[in-house]
Amino acid sequence: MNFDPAFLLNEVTRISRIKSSFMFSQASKYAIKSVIYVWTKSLEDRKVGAKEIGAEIEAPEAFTAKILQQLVRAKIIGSQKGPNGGFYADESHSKITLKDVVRAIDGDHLFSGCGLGLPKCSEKNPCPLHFEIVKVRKGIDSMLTTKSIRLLAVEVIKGETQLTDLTGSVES
Amino acid sequence: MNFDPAFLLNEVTRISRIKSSFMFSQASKYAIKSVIYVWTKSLEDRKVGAKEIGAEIEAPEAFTAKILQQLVRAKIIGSQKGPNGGFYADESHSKITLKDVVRAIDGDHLFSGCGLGLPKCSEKNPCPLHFEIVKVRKGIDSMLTTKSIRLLAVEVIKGETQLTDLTGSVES
DNA sequence: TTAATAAAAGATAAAAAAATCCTTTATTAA
DNA sequence: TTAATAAAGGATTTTTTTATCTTTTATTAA
Repeated sequence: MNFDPAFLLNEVTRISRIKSSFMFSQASKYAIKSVIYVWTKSLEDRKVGAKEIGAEIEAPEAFTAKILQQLVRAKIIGSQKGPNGGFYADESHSKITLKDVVRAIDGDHLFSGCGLGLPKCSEKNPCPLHFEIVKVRKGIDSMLTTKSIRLLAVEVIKGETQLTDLTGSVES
Repeated sequence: MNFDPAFLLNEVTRISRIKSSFMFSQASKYAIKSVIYVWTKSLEDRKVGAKEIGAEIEAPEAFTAKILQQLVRAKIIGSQKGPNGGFYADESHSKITLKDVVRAIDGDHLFSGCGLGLPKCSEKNPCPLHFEIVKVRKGIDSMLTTKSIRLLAVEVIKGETQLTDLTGSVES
């Protein structure tokens, strides 16, 4: 084992990013943060590049770019090539929720199917957690559908919530 | 950030043990099913082998055996080597909940830490999903702690719930 | 029309999770 | 005491997820 502090600090950062996931894959966490960040910029009529997005949400740029591609294909955000291009969201995206984002990246594993993996789990033939999972899923659904992404972006702009850990510091 | 090598080394080790997943990793799903199955057999005073467990819960036997090892190390079930040996649960395990099982296999990322991966997310500096995630976690916690594993096993024995998809067929 | 820009796409690499295989150790019943 | 049994442990392989790098395509401003 390498005891060099610089190396270890880097390891902590790296491993912290890769692991410790709640119920979203790393990719869908980046997607959620990206899409909210894009909205914050679109609300000030600015398109943003993949590079800026990756830097702002503290995610690997190239990986973020791939995720942004998926989001564009799923029509969750828009994109424009060339100078002054970038990613954006507009009125045509205002109905989209975080649930759509998670489904576009992770599929609907989080919203349907047996929580223990039984192919035929149902009300009639439930797994031991079936009815409890139904309840938990209601909560997850409401978490990801009650506020529009635009509103979440407004809350970030107001400083009520954050996408990074700058804890109040003012950006240049 | 703490730059002390001893601290960082410990962090690397600790965080490295955490595994990521959606709600449950494949491993913890097998663990949940295994531990309930072991209880159903222990309630009829039968020890069960890894081979039988794997077959019954429809999981790879060798992988299941590895998971069972972890569960034994975490004192979630007991084991005995040799002829007539196998895995079992007894009174000493009756206080253990599925939450303990999930924590033993997946770590506690499901129960703590920022859902979007921000290192300093808190009530004071919340991520956009912070308060909603707190609510969802309450539901997950209750799902995994209200019924004892023994009771879940009783429900399986009664045929109220199932660990496989045999949908009512009688085992030989 | 062209040079610069930025997304899209493709290919590859690295890391982690899932799964398998083989050897060792403990136990017990004959 | 020994042969059979079953868990424990170690090493390796496969698959999936995460991450990176390079090339191509579209756009636009000069």
